Amino acid sequence: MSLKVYNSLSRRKEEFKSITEGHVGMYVCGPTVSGESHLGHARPYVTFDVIHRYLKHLGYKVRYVRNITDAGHFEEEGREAEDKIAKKALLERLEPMELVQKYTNLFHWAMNEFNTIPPSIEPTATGHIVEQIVMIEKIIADGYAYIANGSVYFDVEKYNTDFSQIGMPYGILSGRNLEDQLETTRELDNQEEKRNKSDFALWKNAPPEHIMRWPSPWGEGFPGWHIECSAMSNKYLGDQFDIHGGGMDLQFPHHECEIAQSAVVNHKTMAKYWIHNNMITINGRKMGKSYGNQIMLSQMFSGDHPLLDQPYHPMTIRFFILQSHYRSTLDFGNDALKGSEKAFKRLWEAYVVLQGLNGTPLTVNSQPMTEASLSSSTTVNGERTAVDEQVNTLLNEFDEFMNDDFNTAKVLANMFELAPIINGIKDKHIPITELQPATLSLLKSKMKTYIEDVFGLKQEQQGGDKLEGVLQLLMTLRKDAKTKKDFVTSDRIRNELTALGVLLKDEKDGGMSYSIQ
RNA sequence: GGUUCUGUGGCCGAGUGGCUAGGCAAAGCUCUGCAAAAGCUUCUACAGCGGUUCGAAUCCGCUCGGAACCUCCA
Repeated sequence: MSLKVYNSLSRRKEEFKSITEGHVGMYVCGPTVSGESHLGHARPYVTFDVIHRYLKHLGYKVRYVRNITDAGHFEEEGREAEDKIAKKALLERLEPMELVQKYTNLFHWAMNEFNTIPPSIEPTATGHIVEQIVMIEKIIADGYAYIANGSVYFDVEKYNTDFSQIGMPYGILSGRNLEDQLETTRELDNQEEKRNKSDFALWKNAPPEHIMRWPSPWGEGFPGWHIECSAMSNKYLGDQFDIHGGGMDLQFPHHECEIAQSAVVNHKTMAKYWIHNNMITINGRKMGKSYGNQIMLSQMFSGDHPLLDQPYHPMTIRFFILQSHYRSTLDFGNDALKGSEKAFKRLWEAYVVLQGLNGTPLTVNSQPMTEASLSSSTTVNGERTAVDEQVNTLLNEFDEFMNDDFNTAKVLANMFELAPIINGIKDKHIPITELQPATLSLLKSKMKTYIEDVFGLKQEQQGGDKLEGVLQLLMTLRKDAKTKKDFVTSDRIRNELTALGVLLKDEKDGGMSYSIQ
């Protein structure tokens, strides 16, 4: 059973084979830190976090590079070439780098809330100006870029002509062909500097008001948007690496231009597999700056936004994202989020119950259980029950589904089929003996691996030792009151805790448990 | 206009030829001092019209609707 990933480049699922055995190089386009991250940003970073985690789970050593775009782009190319970051900085009267730092910190905070594993390397565009200049010089030397008024442009037409012959036309990723694009040239284009409309900037001459600027062989300026990813991925992952990821909206022009730049320098497609996540939509429309329909992550967590009925915990959002496939759009809605909140809670509680289940003693042929026999699905204690069979099937499908282009939604569905079995055992509807010790053991280990290690889910709220102690005491008091049929006291304890957001639940056998809202 | 997608039950969403995911909501039942939780059960859909096929949500065609990209965007 091998991993298959959908490669945007070929538009089909392909068997994943890393370039260097046992190692994976993965580059994901990171955020532009000119503003706060919104809900839409959560999608790629959670998605690629799970991909990262799963690759590690499969035993790969992964170098995960995700950049921070802190150099700024054009507000509106062709008109006043203003730097986005510099513009905002003027408005807020901050140093550009102060602004960049602020939003970088906020981004890291949000990523931490989502329990994402930080990338192996997180290079910044401003920290790699030299590498970008060197790369641009190579492209010029090879004749695929030209200088105009202190700016440098990539000659798309020449590239397309030459590289089409080796099967790498411009548009290979997005399926566009250059002729079509030349025909759909827009009116407002008044950039005489460019030879062709489709040419893109590698280096931009900085107008006097532009704050962010660096010296270059072509005068003071700043790098074009696309070159940073080419330069940094090349530096840290080499001429060709395994996975390049990002949002679907980056396919064109960003990734297309990256491919072209890198191809000129290295004569090969930079990445073997291109993985693109789909968008989070709101009322069927992409959440994005241009639409003014974004909900910032801090607002999601606090509930402070007109569109939000309530705050949503980062784990609820993570779970929400995992419930759909990463290549489908995911529609935001309070009902959907609330559904995810409840669902995640139910799943987590079943998971906690599972950890407390103890099977029949592990005395198989009076031999100690080995790892191999624990994970084996062969019969150990005679006949296998239907439940045992079902649990094994559901568990084995975890890997199958993840190997099929990271289908987290199907894995979660299976977990929800396991939940009633787990709860049934707890409530004694299902005798624990229905499960073979090996099956129970596999159930515990696999659920742990997938929920915590691969999906990166964690408990929404930690009670802490002291709170735990207090609650245990209150539950003991309530049990005592119930035994004495002192329902006034027992109800008071329960009701007042409920008002504080702590739900007490009576168990079948007189036990009690709690959950914090 | 071009490129690429997409339309699944009250809501969110898996699913690419037969075995009719899953979650949330709703209803009933069981358990329970009551409640909650949990368990069981019910609600069973694939935009429309044709076609291919023994058989289609799944393939093909058309119609209608929606989206992303073509300008910064995860």
